[in-house]
Formats: sequence, structure tokens, C-alpha cells
Amino acid sequence: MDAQPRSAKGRRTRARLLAAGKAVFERDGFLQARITDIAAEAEVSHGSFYHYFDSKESLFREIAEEVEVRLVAMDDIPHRDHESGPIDRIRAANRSYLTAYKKEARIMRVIEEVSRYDEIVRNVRVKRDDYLVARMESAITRLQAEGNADARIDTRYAALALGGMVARFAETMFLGGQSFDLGEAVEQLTLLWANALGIQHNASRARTQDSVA
Amino acid sequence: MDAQPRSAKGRRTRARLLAAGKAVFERDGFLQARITDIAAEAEVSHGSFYHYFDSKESLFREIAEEVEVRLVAMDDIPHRDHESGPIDRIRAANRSYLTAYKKEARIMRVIEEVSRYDEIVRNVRVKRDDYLVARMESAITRLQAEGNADARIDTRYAALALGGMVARFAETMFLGGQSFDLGEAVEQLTLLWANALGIQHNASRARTQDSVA
Amino acid sequence: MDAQPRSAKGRRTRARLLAAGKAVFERDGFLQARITDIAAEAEVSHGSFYHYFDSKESLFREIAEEVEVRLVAMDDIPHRDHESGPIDRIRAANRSYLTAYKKEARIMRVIEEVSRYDEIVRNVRVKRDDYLVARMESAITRLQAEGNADARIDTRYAALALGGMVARFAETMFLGGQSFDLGEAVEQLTLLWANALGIQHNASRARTQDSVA
Amino acid sequence: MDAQPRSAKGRRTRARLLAAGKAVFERDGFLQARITDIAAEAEVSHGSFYHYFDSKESLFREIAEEVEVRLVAMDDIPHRDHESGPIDRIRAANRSYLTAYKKEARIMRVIEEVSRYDEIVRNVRVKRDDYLVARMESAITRLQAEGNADARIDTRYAALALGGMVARFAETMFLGGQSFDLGEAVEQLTLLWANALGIQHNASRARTQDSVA
DNA sequence: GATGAATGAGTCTTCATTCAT
DNA sequence: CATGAATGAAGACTCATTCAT
Repeated sequence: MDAQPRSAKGRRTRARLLAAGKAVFERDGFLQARITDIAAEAEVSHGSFYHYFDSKESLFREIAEEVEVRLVAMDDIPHRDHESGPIDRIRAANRSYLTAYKKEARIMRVIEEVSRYDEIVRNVRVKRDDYLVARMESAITRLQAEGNADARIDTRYAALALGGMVARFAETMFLGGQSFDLGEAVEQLTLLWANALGIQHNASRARTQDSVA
Repeated sequence: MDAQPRSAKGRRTRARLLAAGKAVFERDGFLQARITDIAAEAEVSHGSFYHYFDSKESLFREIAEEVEVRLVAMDDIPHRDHESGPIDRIRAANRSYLTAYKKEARIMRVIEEVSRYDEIVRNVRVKRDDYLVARMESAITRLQAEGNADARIDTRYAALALGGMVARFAETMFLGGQSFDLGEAVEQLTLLWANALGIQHNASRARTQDSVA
Repeated sequence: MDAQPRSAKGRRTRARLLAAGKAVFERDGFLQARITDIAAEAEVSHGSFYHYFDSKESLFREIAEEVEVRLVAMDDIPHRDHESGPIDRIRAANRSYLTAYKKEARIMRVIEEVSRYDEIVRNVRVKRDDYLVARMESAITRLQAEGNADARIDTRYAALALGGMVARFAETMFLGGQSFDLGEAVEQLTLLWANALGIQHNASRARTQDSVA
Repeated sequence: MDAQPRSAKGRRTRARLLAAGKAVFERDGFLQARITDIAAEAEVSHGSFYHYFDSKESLFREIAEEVEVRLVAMDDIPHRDHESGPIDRIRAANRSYLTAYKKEARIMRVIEEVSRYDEIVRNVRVKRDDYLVARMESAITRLQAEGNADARIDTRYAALALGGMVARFAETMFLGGQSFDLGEAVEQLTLLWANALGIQHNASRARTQDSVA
């Protein structure tokens, strides 16, 4: 595995290489990026690169992992509002995902690219998807149990499909050539999602208000 | 552009190269595929390749285009049954897409890969998407006008999102590691899609019944 | 494996590379020899080198094999003289070996060098040794059966030891810093060898003469 | 030249590096051995290596010299028994050499390797050979003078040939793939050697008996 | 004395593409 | 049309060695 620095100076250099790598990958794509360029960007010799990373792939994997982790973490937003209904939660998750994706759109493009020919990067992405899908599955199951979602829906297929819908939409939205409105995207995705699951539009909030009343 | 052969022999050689290219791309991916391997697979000399194609990219573009055209064509299934309702049409479209994707899954993977770094191939894919989205948009617009779809839906966002949902699902289904049932996938995608658009479940049937009545 | 040329021109180029390789290896040793130098010596681009050989090792192995084969072949001198006794044969073999070694001394030095770290080259050399040892063993066995050699001698150990003696002597003689006389070396090695085996100095010749008489 | 440590701690570090170097060279050969590995094996930092040794070559030369000195020393066995004849002495020398070689066979292989491309190491080995040859020459001269050895033998050629015979045999015996018996090897080498020199088999015994008589 | 970060010279190797036959 | 020999641009990568701390 890639060597870990044993001194503060080394840690700084390694961090510089990570940052430089990300910048160069975003600018040039994975294939066009050269070790030399990354080293130059980090202002170290290209020999130093190999001090910390085994290869361009190795560096990229670490960057990708870090971004993916952050992407999922941002989605793990605390459910501050216990009053919020399922649609609010979906809306929040969608907004969070699109916002995070937008911020990292340039590197996400490259992650998508590399995941097509690098098994390890692909697995990083698959792991993220699996995690999100699993969370979504249990949410759908709960809604169905409460009678607030279409009972005919298979949780696994639905989670995969709807998760993929948002992921793909984000790609097109931020990396395609067209222009979109973030607020509108959030609303539309949420609407489609809620409709697809057959969520009663006033489900929990309604019930909550009722119980208050 | 790539030379078009005049003689019958030349046409055969060119066709062999196209077939060989597809086989090698499917087997090795775009980056790993070498002209040498393709020529060998086609049982043609190294140099002959350049009689017919300018480059590896050039060959791939032609293969990709051919596949994309076929993918869309299969989706253009004749609406044999004028009696069928919107849900039946959605179901038919989904089944058709998944079936076509399944058949060409291995080359689709490579097309996805290449579309990440080859503008021309990306455009081929974008063109396909645009075409499908446009068709879907007008369909949604019609349904809304007829009062059979959720009026709050923005046709552009929805067409993109739902089209992407099916496309992404196909990728995961046929290229991911997990196992899925084709019939179930068609049903679930159709259900989600119909729900998302808020199609009245008895819309077509109603009309059909009406027309029968 | 290394590609075989398919045309006369290719055959010539490949032969040039083999000759150039031998010259450069003799001049610079294996480690110092660079592909670039070999290509330059053969007056081809260094890319052409890889057309015919996989690596420097690969080229060297072929050269080594060719030399080894020739070395053994020269030892397979026809026993022109049916009248010659065992000592004459030993003398002829020794002279033949030393003569051949002298001719190829510079490349032999490199073969010895490389055989220390390249398994395949080592095997080429071992194979040569095994062949010579086997031949020697049967000769000793025959002499012992005829009562013309020391019966206490173990053929395997003796063949290995005496064969090694000549091989090592050749190395020192032609690659060491000192000066030796070829005729004297042949005589002394033959004397030691004959003594060691306890061959009756007039053994076969005597018998032959006797039988003639 | 390489620094000599003044403190006890430094001496210990230096010794650790020598031991580690020997272990790594035996395991990986000279070319494959990396300073990094040697430092790691000695549990010393990379940079510390250069406190004690100028280079990999420098370290190896010291190791080789130490081994060579020991190899010759073991051969310098005291002729405890003044009564022993020349054959006994040859037998003792052969046994001593094979025993020593066996013990250090792995590093001997590397010394042979390096002596092919490092002049200094080659000289270490040549010096050992020269020393052994010189001793042998005078022994043969003495035997000839006493009428106990074949007078036709040239002492220089014979010493070189027979010394080389044993050296080469040891290499094959301990580093080749085959299996040998140490006792048998000693006996056979001694027999060949004694025969080669034409030593009268009862030479020593005769004298011994004489002195007894 | 010890550490380990930093350097960069030096080669190998791949493979698309050209071109003489 | 077909062949395959020849080219060379382009980068990756290793590892001995230096040096600031």
C-alpha cells in the first residue's frame, strides 16, 4: 500500500499531492493526467510522488474514496425536525445530494470515468450506492408498513431505480451541456419520487398535526 | 472519413473489421483493445486496418453508432395495439429497452466508458437520450392535457429523470454483479414510472372500455 | 515468445539485431548494455527491437543458446581416427573445447555472468553441462569395463569434476588476466585427466596396435 | 572508505548492517537487494546506512572479504599429524573446503555473481585462488622432487586445474539442483586429485612406516 | 548518531501510425 | 488491395544518494 508519512513535513507533502492530484484530474481527466504534472502542481519532484503513492491509480483511488465518503456523509443529514414528514425528508436528501454533487461535480465526472475501467474505483462507487440503497430500502419498508406507500412496490428494485434516477440526473444536470435550476430540480425529483412510491402527500405531517389537534 | 470500399472483397474485409472490433472492445474494453488485436481477430494484416478506418476511435464510433441506432429503433416498436393505454405503452417501452440493453450489454458498457472521454461518442449517446427524452416529453404533455398525469410535473425534468432511471437501472442490472429478474424489473419500473407521472391506473383501460362501450 | 519475421527483410533485420546484441553484450556486459545501444548498433529504431524481441533478457537468451549449442557441437567432433586411443580422444575433446571457448570467450564471460541471475540462461548452461557429463560418464564406464580405468572411480562424480575442471580452466585461461599457452594447456589437462582416471597410457592404441600386429 | 564507528552503539549498528546485508544478499542476490531492504532488515533508517557504508558495493565487498578470509582460513588447517601423507593432506583440504563452502554456499553464489561485474570483488576471489594455487604449486613441486608425483606435470597448470576442479565441484554440489554425498565427494575428489598428480598411493604410508620402522 | 523526506538520472516499453513492397 | 516492417513520441517508474532536522 501507499506509504504513510512519518513526520509532519511528510504529512504536508502527502496532502499537497492529494490536492494537486485532484486539481489535475479535474482539469485533465484521468487518462490525460501525468504524474509529472501532478508533481509539478504540488511543487515536488516526481520522485517524491512515488514516495507516497504507488501509481496514478493509487492516488486517484484515495481521492475518489475521500470524495465518496463525503458525498454519503452529507446525505446523512440529521433529521433535525421530528415533525417533518417523509416527503420533507426526501426533499432534504435530494437537495443534499445535488448540492454535494454540484460542489464536487468536476471530480465526480472523473470518478464516473475511471469507475468504468478501474475495478477498485468502481467498487468504491458501488459501495456508496449499496449504502444509499440499503437506507432507502428500509425507509420504503417502513412507509409500506405504515400504509403510506404503494404496497405493490418491491423495495430493492425501487430503491435502486430511484437512487439511480437522482444519481443520473445529477450527472446530466451538472456535467451535461444544458442548464437547470437547482430548486426546480429538487422539487421535481422529490415530486417524482414521492409519486412513484405512492406517498400520501400529507402523510406524517398530517397525522402529526392531527395528533396535536 | 473512413474509406468506403468499392469492391465486394473490400466490403467483406471492412465488415470483418467491424465485427472483430466489437468483439475485442467487448472483451478488453476500449483502452486495452489494440489495433493489432482487432486486425488479428479479423484475420487481416495490421496495415489493412488503416485502409478502412482512420483510427481506433473512428472504428469505435461507427460501432457505437450502429448499436445506438439499433437500441433506439427497438424502442420505436410499432404501437400495434391502438387500444393499449399509456401504462401498457410504458411497459412495452421498458421491456423493449431492457431487452435491447441486455442483448448489447457488453458493448454498452464500453460505450458508457468511451463516452466519458470521447466527445463524439458522448454525442452519439446524448443524441439517443435527447431523442428518447423528446418523445417522452410529448407523451407526458399529452397525458397532462388529457388530465391523466400529475399537472405539477415539469415535462423536461421528468423525462430526463425517468429516462435516466431506466437507463441507469439497465446498467446496474446487466453490468453490475447482482442478479435481477427481467419480468419483475419491467413491472417495477413501469409501476414507478406510472406512479411518478400520476397516471390514472384505469386511464387507458377506461378509454378502452369506453371505446368498447 | 519473440516474434518470428515473416519476410526476408524481417529475417535480415532480426539477424542484424542478434549480431548487434552479441557485439554490445561482449563490449559492455549484460547489465550495462542498453536496448538503445543494441538498436543503434543494428541501425534500426529501438522500436524495431521490440518487434522481434520481448526484452534484453529474451535477446540474450537466444544468443546464449546459439553459442552453447555451437560449443557442444564443436565438441561432437567426428572420431575420424578409429585407431585413436582414449587419451587421443580426451586430447581432441580438450583441444576442441578450449578452441571453441577461446573463439567465444568474450560472450562466454557474459553468459557466465548472466547465468548467475537469470534462471533460463542458467538452465541453458546446465543443459550443456549435463550433456557433456552424460557423454563422459558412459566413456568412463566403458573404460572401466575394459579394465582401462581406475575401478574405484564413481563415474558421476568424476565426470562432473573433470568436466568442471576443463570448463573452469578455460574461464581462467581466456578471461583471467594471466597468459597461457594453448598447446601446453591441452597437454596438461589431458595428462591430468588421463592420470585421474587411471588410464593405461598405451591402452587402446597398444591394443589396437596389438590387434593390428 | 567506510566510516568506522567510535562508540559502542555505532559498532553495534554497523554489525547489524553487515549481518542484515548478508541475509538480504543471500535471499535476493546482489542486484535485487535494495538499500531500503537492508536497512529495514537491520531495523535502521534508510539514511543511517550511509553513515557506515558508501554504497551497496562497498557493503558487499566487506561481506565478501570476510567470507573469503574465513574460507581460506578453514583450509589452513593445522597439519596436526606430521605423520600424515600427501593423500591425507589432500583429503583434509578437500573436506575442509567443501565443508566451508557448504556453510557459506548461499553467499558464495552471490560472490560468484558479483565477481562477474565488480572488479574489486573479483580481485578478492582471485586473491583467494592465487593463494590456494601458490600453496598447491609448492606442494606439487615438493612431491615431484621427492619422486612422489608425475614429473611431466606443470605445477602452475595443474594447481590451477585441480583447484578449479574442486571449486567448480563445490558450486555444482551445493548450488546446483542435484544431490550429493559429502563423504563420497571428498573421497572421489581426493582420488582424482591423487591420481592426476600420480602420487604413489603408499608414499606417505611408506614414509610413515619407515619412520616407524 | 539517527531519521526519513526529497531528488532526478536513467531506461524501459507500448502501440498507433506510416510506408515501401 | 494487402502486407508487415519500421518508426518514435510519450511516460512510467526505480532506487541510490543527499541533506535538513
